[in-house]
Amino acid sequence: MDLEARAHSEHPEALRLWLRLLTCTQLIEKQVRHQLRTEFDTTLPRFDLMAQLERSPDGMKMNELSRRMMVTGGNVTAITDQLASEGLVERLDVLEDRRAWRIRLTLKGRNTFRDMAQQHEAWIVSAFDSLSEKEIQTLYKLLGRVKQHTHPTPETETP
Amino acid sequence: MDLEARAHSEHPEALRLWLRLLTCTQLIEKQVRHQLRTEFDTTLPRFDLMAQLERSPDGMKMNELSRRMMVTGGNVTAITDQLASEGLVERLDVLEDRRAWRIRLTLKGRNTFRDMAQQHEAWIVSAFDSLSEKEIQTLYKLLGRVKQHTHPTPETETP
DNA sequence: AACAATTACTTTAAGCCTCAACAATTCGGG
DNA sequence: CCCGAATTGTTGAGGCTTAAAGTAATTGTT
Repeated sequence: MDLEARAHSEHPEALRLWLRLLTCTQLIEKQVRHQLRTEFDTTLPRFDLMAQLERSPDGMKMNELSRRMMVTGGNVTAITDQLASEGLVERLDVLEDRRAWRIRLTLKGRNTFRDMAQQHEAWIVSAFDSLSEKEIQTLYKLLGRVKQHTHPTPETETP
Repeated sequence: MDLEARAHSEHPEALRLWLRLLTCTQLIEKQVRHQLRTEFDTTLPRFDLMAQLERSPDGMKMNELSRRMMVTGGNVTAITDQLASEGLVERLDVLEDRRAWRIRLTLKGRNTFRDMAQQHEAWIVSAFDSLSEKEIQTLYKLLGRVKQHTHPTPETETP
């Protein structure tokens, strides 16, 4: 298992870092996807969408969901359709803009999400429990610099 | 843009780190995919497969490609089919095992890859140029611990 | 008021990815 | 040798994703 093979040049530090970053993310992500599927019969994108909504009790426009989840609008449409058909989220009219929807978790959605989120947190904590608290902070700060540099448009931040 | 919304609990450090890790990876990955598409009319999985092959002049079994790329076998079959139909890779018989293939870059494939790899490296270096060399080392080491802990089966390492 | 530009969302086509089921081959214990 | 088990690769169904094109509504300019 060796994604890090992509490095091959005479300026290797950044490349090796990138490939390791990618490997770590994929390892953890695959594990989370697998657990969501086997334990809750759901997927990461569905979980993500619900997680965004959980912080907005009054709902969120699809627009904003798309931006926050970093996926295209068509994607949000499809996932919202699914979740709505299962009664986990609801589409509400936006009075002042008839093009838009306000998407909100239903009661069923909130309960379902809380169960999943609790497990999810445990998976993540365990993924990083080889690091001390200080090391987690260091990693967080350094990645913050990368994020800031790569994406200098912090419209809605969660620092 | 705020994937980091998924954090919501009373043990937030690990969760926030995970979401930031995910955000960074996705930002860089989206950029790389976009450039590969617009500048070379190809995709990241295709680039990845060729990158693996580039280090194995004698070719690699699909089996091993699958393991190294961390994707399923069916996936490797499909991507190999594409690349082979474009003359970038070739399937060679494995004498001692008639189930298996040895996949190898063609001359055209090697040349094509070298052009892409040069650009790719520049994109990655620039993604991390807000970090000092020492910080890159630190990040690399800490992520190494995460990788090791998450995946304790280092069959083919590239340290 | 009219009309162009923008914005919010939907739809479609194509590619990637997984899982699960499958065929062919090889391996290993009797 | 023989047969069950494991391995290698392929196929198909289904979900996610994007880009691009389309519809409907809003905004801004004249």
